[in-house]
Amino acid sequence: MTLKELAQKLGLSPTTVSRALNGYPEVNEETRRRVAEAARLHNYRPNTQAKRLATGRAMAIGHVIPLSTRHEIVNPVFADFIAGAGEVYAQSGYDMVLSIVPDADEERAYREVKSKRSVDGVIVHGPRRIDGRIELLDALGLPFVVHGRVSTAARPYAWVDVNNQRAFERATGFLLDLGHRRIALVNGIETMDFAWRRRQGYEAALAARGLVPDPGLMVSGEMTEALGHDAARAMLARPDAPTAFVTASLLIAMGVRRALEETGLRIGRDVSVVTHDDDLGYLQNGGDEPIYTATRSSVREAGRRCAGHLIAMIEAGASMAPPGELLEAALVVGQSTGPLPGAETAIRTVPGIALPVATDARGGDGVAANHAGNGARHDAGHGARSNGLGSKPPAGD
Amino acid sequence: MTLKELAQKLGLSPTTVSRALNGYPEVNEETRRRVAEAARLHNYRPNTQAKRLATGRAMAIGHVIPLSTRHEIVNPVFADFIAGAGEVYAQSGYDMVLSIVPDADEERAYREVKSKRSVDGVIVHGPRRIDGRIELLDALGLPFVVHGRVSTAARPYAWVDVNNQRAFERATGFLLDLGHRRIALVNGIETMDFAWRRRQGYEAALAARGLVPDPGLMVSGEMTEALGHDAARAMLARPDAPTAFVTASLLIAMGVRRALEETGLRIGRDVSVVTHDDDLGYLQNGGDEPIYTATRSSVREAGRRCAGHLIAMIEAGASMAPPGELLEAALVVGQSTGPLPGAETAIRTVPGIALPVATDARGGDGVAANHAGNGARHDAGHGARSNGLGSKPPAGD
DNA sequence: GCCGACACTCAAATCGCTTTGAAGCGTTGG
DNA sequence: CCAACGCTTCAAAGCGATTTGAGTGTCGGC
Repeated sequence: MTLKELAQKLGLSPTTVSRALNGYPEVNEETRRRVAEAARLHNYRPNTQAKRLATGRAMAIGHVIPLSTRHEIVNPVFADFIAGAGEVYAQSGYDMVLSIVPDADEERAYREVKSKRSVDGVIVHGPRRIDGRIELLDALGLPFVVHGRVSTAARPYAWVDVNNQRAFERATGFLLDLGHRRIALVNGIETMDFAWRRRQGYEAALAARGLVPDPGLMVSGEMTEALGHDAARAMLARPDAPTAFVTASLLIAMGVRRALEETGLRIGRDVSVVTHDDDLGYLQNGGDEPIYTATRSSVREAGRRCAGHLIAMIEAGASMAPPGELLEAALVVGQSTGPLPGAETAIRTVPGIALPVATDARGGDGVAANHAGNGARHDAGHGARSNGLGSKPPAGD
Repeated sequence: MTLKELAQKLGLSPTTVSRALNGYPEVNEETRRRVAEAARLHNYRPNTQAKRLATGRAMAIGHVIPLSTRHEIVNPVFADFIAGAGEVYAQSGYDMVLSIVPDADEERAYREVKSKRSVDGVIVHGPRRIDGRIELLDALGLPFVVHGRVSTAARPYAWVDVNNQRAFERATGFLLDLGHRRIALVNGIETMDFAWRRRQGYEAALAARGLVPDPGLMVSGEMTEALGHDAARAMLARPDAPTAFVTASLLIAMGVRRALEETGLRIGRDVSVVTHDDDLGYLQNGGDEPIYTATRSSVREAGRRCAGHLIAMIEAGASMAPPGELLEAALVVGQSTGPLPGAETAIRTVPGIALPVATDARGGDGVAANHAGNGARHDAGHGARSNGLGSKPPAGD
């Protein structure tokens, strides 16, 4: 059933039928009703391709997923992210088109998508600290939103990111408040922007207590269970083993747990673990009571936000300043953390309910209460700070 | 840069340019070279929409992802599956378009995709034992391949599936060979076809030893870490606690591990665990030596196979009989299994190397050696059986 | 010298929609 | 009575490719 056929059946011209269906004002209400009725009756749907050709809009958003040829890992947060984005696309009538490309071909993929005009904009996944894609897309004139940020970008661009620096600063601070001093970091690959920012946060928290990060306690790699396990095994074998871990993902934390188990240590009592939690649908951090103490921020929500911004940009045309949005992670207290064994503590941690108020082994520094206050389960939560300027965020973020 | 412009620059007609670029024979080789050169120089790419309209082919494959409104879980294997499918699409020049839809709207999504003509075919995800989608798509005349099967389907249809029944029969048999008799099953939701087949396999293995499945040892639910944990906790608290678990996913197995840990039991010694392993990129079952004994089958490979079959069907037109392909899972031996404590065993399991030869506590039944033989690490592996008939597979699968 | 075959190339139609510019028609106001 | 004006509707021209059917020029055979 084409527009022409439908028009014929109705004894109208294609023009009128088109206008009637697309809600143009210059068509008689009675006619519009008739047309709508007939369209429904004959199950008419405009041919997507024809519509796109005529309007010049693809009504589609591209996601170019780099598939590293070396480690071949599909980012596990990806499924949740596109679920969030997909919701928004569906509401706005956009299609989502995915290109899985070997990372060597990534640039070519963007160029192609542009010159083929098959999408109206793209989401950039997995930004690196130094990342040529921003410039490339700017040059191509293809609207885009970055999930994350590129610290080294020269010009404003649109992004949605979690405040990774602050999240890890708080996570580390939380452990420091509990008396821990030897705190390990098991991080993602630090050429990735988010991982680098997380390390900044970790180091900042240590620095605030006058502690120097020990390179032997910092590991970075592909964020797998195996990484957590192997890193923890190695570190726990040292004479000056860490008493706490900060990890970049739930999977890593699970690996650390396995290593602890093998070593005969009890998580939350002998050794504490704080992790970042992307709040993935299939990888929940417990139910009512979190298993791991974690900085939590929903990747799915990030997907929704990215999609929303991108569509706004596309529909506004070039006139719009690129939006930037920083999402705050909540710090939720679970069963994986406790005071440094042997240190005097005022109150024992009661997961998910009370707040740990640790007496710093070296005599408290006043930051404890502050951090504890922020550690409340129902935190400011996913509160977001948004700026319409798209300027590079202050260095501290 | 459009075809017309390019033709003008070359002093040729659009026809000739189009033919030259699309490899038609009736164009002078010299001319073809000139055209190709100019196209590359001006970075010409045919406008996707125009091409699609002209050819009537969308050059795109749809994936309709149902998003359950109740449990809101995005299938974790999904990312790997589309990575596999995406590779194949890229090679063949197809786009992948995803629709994330609340499962109530699923039927509408398929109808829409059909009448809008925005894809040439679809992949069906997460088939249920009773699933109306087969009939729907048949009726719509939209080519499709099912990832999995629908046991109750009346007519042939295209599918790619793992031999779930046999995999779980072998997994259970393996534990039986080790002397275990109280074996728990922590399964996916059994309205899903794959989960139901897995239970069939589990029960068949028990039945082969004259054992009756104990409903108290069978749990099914969303395949999360929490499910594994909670199920194991509950079962282990029983007076007649299981000595072994068969689980449907690595995440469930990790949950069981956590429960064992909490209960003070040692995995692989006190309690054995065999799991199914989808060989996901980000959730590897150890490196050289598997952590969990598992039936392993790559979801990514399944994605590739599905994509390949679908493209073949699309390009062959309606003339082709729907292909069906059954992939066999390998049984790899890891550190999570061992003989029933207290039973006499001939040889202790050496993970990944030797084969367990258990003396059945009740006096062996001859099946042990057989199963042990199949348990070899470098098994038949991903060997596949393919039939060009697309008939419903024999009931035993 | 004429004709058909062959090798190229092209003009124009087509795909199914949107959109521009204009026309039909009944009503008003000067 | 005629021009002007809304309100509707329409014919036709795009959008940018593919594809049909026709046209040109060259060559060999008779």
